[in-house]
Amino acid sequence: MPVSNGRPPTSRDVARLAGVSQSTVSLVFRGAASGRVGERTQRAVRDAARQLGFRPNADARRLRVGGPRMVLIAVPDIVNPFFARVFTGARAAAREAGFQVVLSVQRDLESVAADVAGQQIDAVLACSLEDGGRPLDDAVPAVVLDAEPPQGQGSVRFDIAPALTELVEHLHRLGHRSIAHLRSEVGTATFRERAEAVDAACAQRGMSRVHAACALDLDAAREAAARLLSAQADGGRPPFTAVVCDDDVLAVGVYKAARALGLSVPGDLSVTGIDNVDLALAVTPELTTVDLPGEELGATGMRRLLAVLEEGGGAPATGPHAAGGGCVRLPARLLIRDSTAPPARG
Amino acid sequence: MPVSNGRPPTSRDVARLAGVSQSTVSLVFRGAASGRVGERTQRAVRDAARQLGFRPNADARRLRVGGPRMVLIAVPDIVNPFFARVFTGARAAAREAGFQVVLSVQRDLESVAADVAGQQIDAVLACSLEDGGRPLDDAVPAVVLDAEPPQGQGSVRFDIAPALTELVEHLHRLGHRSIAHLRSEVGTATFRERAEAVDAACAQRGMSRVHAACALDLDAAREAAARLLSAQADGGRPPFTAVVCDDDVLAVGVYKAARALGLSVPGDLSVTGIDNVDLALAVTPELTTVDLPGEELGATGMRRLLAVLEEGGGAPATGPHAAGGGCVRLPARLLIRDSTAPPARG
DNA sequence: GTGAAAGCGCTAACAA
DNA sequence: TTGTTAGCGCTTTCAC
Repeated sequence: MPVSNGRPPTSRDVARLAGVSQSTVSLVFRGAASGRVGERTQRAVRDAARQLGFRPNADARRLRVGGPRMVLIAVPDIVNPFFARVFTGARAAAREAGFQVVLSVQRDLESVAADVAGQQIDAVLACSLEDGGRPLDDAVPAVVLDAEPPQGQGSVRFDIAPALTELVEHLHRLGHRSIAHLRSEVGTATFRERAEAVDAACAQRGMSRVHAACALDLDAAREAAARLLSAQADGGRPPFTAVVCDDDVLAVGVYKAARALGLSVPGDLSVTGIDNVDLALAVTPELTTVDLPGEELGATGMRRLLAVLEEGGGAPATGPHAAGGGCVRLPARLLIRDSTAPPARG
Repeated sequence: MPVSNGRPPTSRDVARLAGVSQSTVSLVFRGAASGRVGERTQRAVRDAARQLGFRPNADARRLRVGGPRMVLIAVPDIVNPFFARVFTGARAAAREAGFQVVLSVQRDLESVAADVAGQQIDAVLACSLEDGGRPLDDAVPAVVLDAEPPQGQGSVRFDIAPALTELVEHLHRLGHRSIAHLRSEVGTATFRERAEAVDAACAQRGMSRVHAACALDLDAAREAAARLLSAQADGGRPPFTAVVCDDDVLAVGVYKAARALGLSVPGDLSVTGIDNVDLALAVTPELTTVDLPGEELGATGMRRLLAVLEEGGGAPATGPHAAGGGCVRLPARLLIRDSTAPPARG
């Protein structure tokens, strides 16, 4: 029966019980005891420790020897497979460089800052935060992903406009002249960019367009799509022949709404997504979409962050011309599959 | 230009530069300075800190005041939406109880143990670890999810057999007498249990069955399903009328293989999954599946773990009759949707 | 082979 | 309002 004193037992308690000195306990628990501490003594120490339920205090240990460096990765939602991929890529890059990773699932800056404060964090990689200002108090280097680079700090994002332009061009070439754009309600930089890119590409080709916005889930998308599709023009058909969606999930919502109205994809309606998650290949027909390599985004961002960290040395990273300012863009690739086809002849 | 001495600056360095005492610096950085430290002094301290790139050492702080308690959650793969949900549920429960959570994405025990060692972890919740023995060295309370309870420690898992029995019964009632079971290759407890449950339920009703196993991804499933479906019996039809799958992803693979062979679901072939992830509702027809509420699994497991932690007090949790031994089972619910129908008349 | 002693950087009394 | 001091639990020389 262990002593149930107030606080957890320390190595000193163990030493006392085992009848040895505290430093011997330390030796044993660091594994540095081989050939320096006798068999008998070691056993005695371990027994005493077990009896007391002793566990070495990691904080004290780290204060002394300095633990591995840590970087915090913040994402708004880990269930979303896109963010999960970003995290995975970033984590791999960090570990490869010998950094420990701590995950922070938070939508707003304040909460991320709180997570940073409690732990010995050396750098922060923040993905898709809601717009607005610099990421953290200061002094801790940060890189943001998929967002505007806040003053003087690095950012990595997708170069999505060219892919969307290509997508619109693809539709145009198939013969579409009028499209709908189903947008996400989420107010992050990337979605604004998507809206602008689609608009610009359509305008340039003289294609007419309508749009709607909804939350990033299947039901919301289905409803929004149903409303959009019910706005019939001539011939009982909707006033557009293709729906461009901000996200694969939205596209699946369109599939379901279309099916419910007896419209076939792509026969009556072409549909496209963005992301290229599992869903895109699971549905029938397979979805034409824009591939956003999340792991690569995470890994690239992490590498930039670590580069800043190395270079920064002891200096704070928030100087006027801090290294790592500016924005790297990763290519997004259009994947043409079976959900796009020439429009039905009216 | 900050001094780039060897090691990071300490509060003492800041104090020296600002011409104040070290404890004043401490006061300022703890936010306890209001009304105790003069305006001027505070500004001086902050300036000096910025100049040096000073950040308070979290390890030292925690050694003194004791940080929040931490629990580690281990999952084999955070991109898998099921595990992401488990993590989310467990994390919510932990935070509600005032615990910090750290995520460990590891498949094997050793790596989890390493993650535990480095940090001040008070308890461990491990999900779906490969079979084999006790979870950790000792002394750290642990609960496992979706796995055999290792000696004397708690576990929470789904009570999946009744749902599978019900599923087989449902197929039987529809008229199916011969099924295929597409299994996962993954060797965790839950999959063994699924195999046994399906076998037993079929045997009891005199239904014949075949099975195959493959990795948990779409392509592997499609190939395995294609092989299964090509083993034609009489009439050019496969020797079964329904495929029960260990997982929704596998079921989608079956959809695609069936479609490629010109078989319709559920007209020619009924298909079922397990999990109820997004995919299940995205495909057409919507998939009959067994709902496995991952968040609830995570939350329940975490609550058990925290209960053990409270009760355990200062004592080690690995006693002979440690609290929390035994296995809680959560219900799994059969969701009948459109992918199951009476078999075509031969 | 084992013990004594000096800190790691910070906080929290208490003194001035 | 500010400075002094005594540790938090551990690691790590250096004596014995």
